Amino acid sequence: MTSVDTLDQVSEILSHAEKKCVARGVRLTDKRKLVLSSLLQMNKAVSAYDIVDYCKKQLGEIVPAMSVYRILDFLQEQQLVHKLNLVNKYVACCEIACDHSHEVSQFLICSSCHKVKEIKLGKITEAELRRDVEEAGFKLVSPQLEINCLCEECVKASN
Amino acid sequence: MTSVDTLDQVSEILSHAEKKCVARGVRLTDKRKLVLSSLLQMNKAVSAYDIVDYCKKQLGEIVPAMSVYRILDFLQEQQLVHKLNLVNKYVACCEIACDHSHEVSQFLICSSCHKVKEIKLGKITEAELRRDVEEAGFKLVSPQLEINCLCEECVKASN
DNA sequence: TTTTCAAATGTTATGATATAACATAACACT
DNA sequence: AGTGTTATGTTATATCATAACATTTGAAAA
Repeated sequence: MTSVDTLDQVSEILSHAEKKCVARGVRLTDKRKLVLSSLLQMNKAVSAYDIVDYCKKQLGEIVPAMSVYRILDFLQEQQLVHKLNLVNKYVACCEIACDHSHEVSQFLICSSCHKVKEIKLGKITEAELRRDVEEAGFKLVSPQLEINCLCEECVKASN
Repeated sequence: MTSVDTLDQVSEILSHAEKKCVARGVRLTDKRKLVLSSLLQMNKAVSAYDIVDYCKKQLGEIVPAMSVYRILDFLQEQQLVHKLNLVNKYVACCEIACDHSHEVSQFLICSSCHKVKEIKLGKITEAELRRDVEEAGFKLVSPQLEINCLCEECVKASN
């Protein structure tokens, strides 16, 4: 994948995101686009401060960390971004460009490079999960699962 | 469950933990016992600084935060304590008193009060999880799952 | 059009979690 | 007692996150 392809994809996804925001009556401002665009370009789980650095060094834009946190909150509300609590990092949703409504996701997080893959577990698995949780007397709040993994490249690199 | 019962259980578990450490040729020092004992008495997921406070206020012992972190690392290596990355808190392993070797755990974490229940998922669920992860081209590092839930009391309290 | 209100962003301070680096103390083995 | 290793103490700092208040921007009413 070339750099141009990537940038094309980014602006494609950004315009989808903007449509979704318009449809919901909220504004995807320039700063918000900047943050989302950074997340898309970095293409892995990053911290709020990583975004600040990326904006400054790669895009020549100064964004206060406080603003990044607020914008990340907004983007999460709009289901454009997920927070990965396992590693205290943020990642763009893989389904921004889809029209169907958003399902709950499971995240495979590479412990080594923080690359993230968002997958759907099989139906049986989620049903069983819910059953096991309720048997234990708890109520499932969010079936979002965050799973410590290694991606293929990092597995190879460690050999 | 009365307070005395609880304290009896704590010292019972501590002596199991000590046996395990002796068997492995490592030392469960007084400070380490203090930290493990605090975790057992608090009986929920707590931060390192919560442990510092508990030691000071409830047990009259001053333990520097730095020491608590080191001791938590040690206790994790000995599989006496788990770190819950989802909430950046620590909890005593529920199986310290068991003799059989330790399996991988799933944690139900109450988002409201941080009570934690450690459960085993059904075999099919774990096998499916592993299959789904590997189909996605990742390698499962730790099938430890941390799941956002509400415990019964907090569900009731929110009604 | 300008006034006005709400939303967005900026600014500063601080809290919460965690680790690095080096010093000292305790223990265990000669 | 001497020596090396392990454990703990101490200080500083990195990293992640929010609170509180000021300013700016944008959109809609007057």
